[in-house]
Amino acid sequence: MAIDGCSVKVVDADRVVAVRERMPAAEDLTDTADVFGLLSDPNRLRLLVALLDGELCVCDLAAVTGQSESAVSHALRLLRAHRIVAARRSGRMAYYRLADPHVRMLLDLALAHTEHTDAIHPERDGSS
Amino acid sequence: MAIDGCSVKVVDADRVVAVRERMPAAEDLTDTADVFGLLSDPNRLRLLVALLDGELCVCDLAAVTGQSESAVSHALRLLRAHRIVAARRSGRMAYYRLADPHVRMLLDLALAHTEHTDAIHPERDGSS
DNA sequence: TGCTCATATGAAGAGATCTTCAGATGTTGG
DNA sequence: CCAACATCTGAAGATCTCTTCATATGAGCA
Repeated sequence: MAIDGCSVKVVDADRVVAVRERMPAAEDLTDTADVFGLLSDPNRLRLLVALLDGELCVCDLAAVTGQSESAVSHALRLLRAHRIVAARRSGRMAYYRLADPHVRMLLDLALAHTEHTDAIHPERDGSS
Repeated sequence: MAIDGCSVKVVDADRVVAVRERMPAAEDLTDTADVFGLLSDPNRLRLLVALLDGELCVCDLAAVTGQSESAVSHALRLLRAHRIVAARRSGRMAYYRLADPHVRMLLDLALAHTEHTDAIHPERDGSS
């Protein structure tokens, strides 16, 4: 079988084939991209960071993160749909907690780095 | 100082204050969210995964990831602007490499997990 | 020099995403 | 049952993102 049906030129065909074979399944990649996407919104990120310490109810999450309760609810809905948070109900309150250890690790890793690295500054072109 | 000027009700005021104080600076959070955002596109993710093994030129990246060269160039431009990849020029070719060790760690962590975890997506059955 | 190749860029349309508003659901207590 | 409350949900509009097409830049070659 050929590398690809597409009419794309290739310089290092062996590398291309090798890398292609090491590439995770499309499914896994979209799942991973999905997870990153859920972490890519500052408000959602705030929610998750708030939950690192333990569960909180919706209104407290709204207070902590400075969002409307509706916005928080929408965000939690999304996160819940992806099993990243889980809800515990107590009467009319809903207490949310971080339910995905994998995401917790990603958060820990990402935050650890941003804390002592101001070097990720965007909006510049590396032309040198 | 009050918890907030907003008219949000609070259940556990102490927790709210404590979590608020542990919350990273808004700047750091947006930077982190930005990085996650860059990883949240399947095609960009494919490019970065391809680069985990070493540098590749634009056309080979296009071949590996199955995108148009223009799309690849646009994606690389974005990644380059955020210093996540760096370009080495050799004649008319441009060889890109992963330039951010944090991002490499995030990728390694994320991929390691998706390889033996099918538990993240809501509707999908794991066939491993 | 003029031509081709590899990459870069701009603009525009399609599609996704986020926030807000209004109202729905379900729970507690009188 | 009714009212107050916490949370959830749907719809709509504004904004952002991604892909594509067309073209620009700039290096190598005849």
